[in-house]
Amino acid sequence: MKLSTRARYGTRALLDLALHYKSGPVLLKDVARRQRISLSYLQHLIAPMVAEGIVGSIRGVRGGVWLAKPPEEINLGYIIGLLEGSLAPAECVDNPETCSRSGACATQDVWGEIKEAIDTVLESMTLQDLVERQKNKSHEEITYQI
Amino acid sequence: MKLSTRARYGTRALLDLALHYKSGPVLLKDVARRQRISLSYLQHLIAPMVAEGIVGSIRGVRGGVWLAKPPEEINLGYIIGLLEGSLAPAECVDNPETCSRSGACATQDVWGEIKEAIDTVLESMTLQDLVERQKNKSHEEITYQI
DNA sequence: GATTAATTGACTAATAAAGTCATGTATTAT
DNA sequence: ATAATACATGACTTTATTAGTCAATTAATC
Ligand code: FES
Ligand code: FES
Repeated sequence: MKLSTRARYGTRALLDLALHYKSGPVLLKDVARRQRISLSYLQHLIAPMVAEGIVGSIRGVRGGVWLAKPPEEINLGYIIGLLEGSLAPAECVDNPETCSRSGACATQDVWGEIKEAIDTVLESMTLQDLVERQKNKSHEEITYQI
Repeated sequence: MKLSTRARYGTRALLDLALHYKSGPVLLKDVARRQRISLSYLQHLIAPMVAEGIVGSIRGVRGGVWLAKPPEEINLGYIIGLLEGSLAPAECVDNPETCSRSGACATQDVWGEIKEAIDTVLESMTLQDLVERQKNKSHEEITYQI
């Protein structure tokens, strides 16, 4: 029951962009380096975001990518939805017909509740919240080094 | 981010046993038929439960398996833990050292919160709760057929 | 001792995820 | 123009994990 690396990397990449919000285009190569993701893989992760319009991009010299929406307007549920699809722990939560005993299956309810619980967490948090947490962390890290 | 069939089948199998609690040994073959799981697969799922002592078993004629603890004392978190291990959506939640940027990674916190949310749902529910839900469902199903 | 049913181990198949590589297209600078 | 840069796209390979099967074994009953 692990999140795909796709979702984890993608989220980290977006957080990286959020940390550079309104600073002009950043190179995907730099995001890849900072987040320790291979560039070619990252290119595939970022593509759907660009298509969706939450990431802007421009090619060529002085090109790059950037967050196209305010971080406080992007909630994590939406991001994970794009990167990974539904977080239902069983297919039958979203498509009851895929489970033979659906309709008289008590466990289905439980899987549904889990999905709801996950969604609640993710929908209550925006990229901006992550940015703030990240800034605190980085600060702590520096302070501790004294 | 799907639960393994191992965990889903295993939970259903235990619910089946819970529905037959205190009715003597039931044949694994019958559980398999009712729950539409292949017998050979189910045998592998039930083994760790027997080892753990929450399922009793006896071989040979008139043998079978049964729930060895009261359903209200078995919570789902425990079951899923046995069948699938931790429900942390990222390895670094349980083992921070597996993620290179751990310690200064804001997303790790989010994955942690998701784990907590899932565990809360599962730990608040026992097999007995499932039994009651299941009985309601079956009843509804019959009623609706009138 | 014949039959039944759980136990165990080894093995195969199927699926999906992760990652790479090569090619194409748009943009800018000279 | 054209060379250089950087995103875009598609095809492909590798890897890992899960799911599932089969066969042999052990224990209990009749
Ligand atoms: S209906 Fe899908 S697990 Fe029961
Ligand atoms: S530390 Fe594991 S996702 Fe960041």
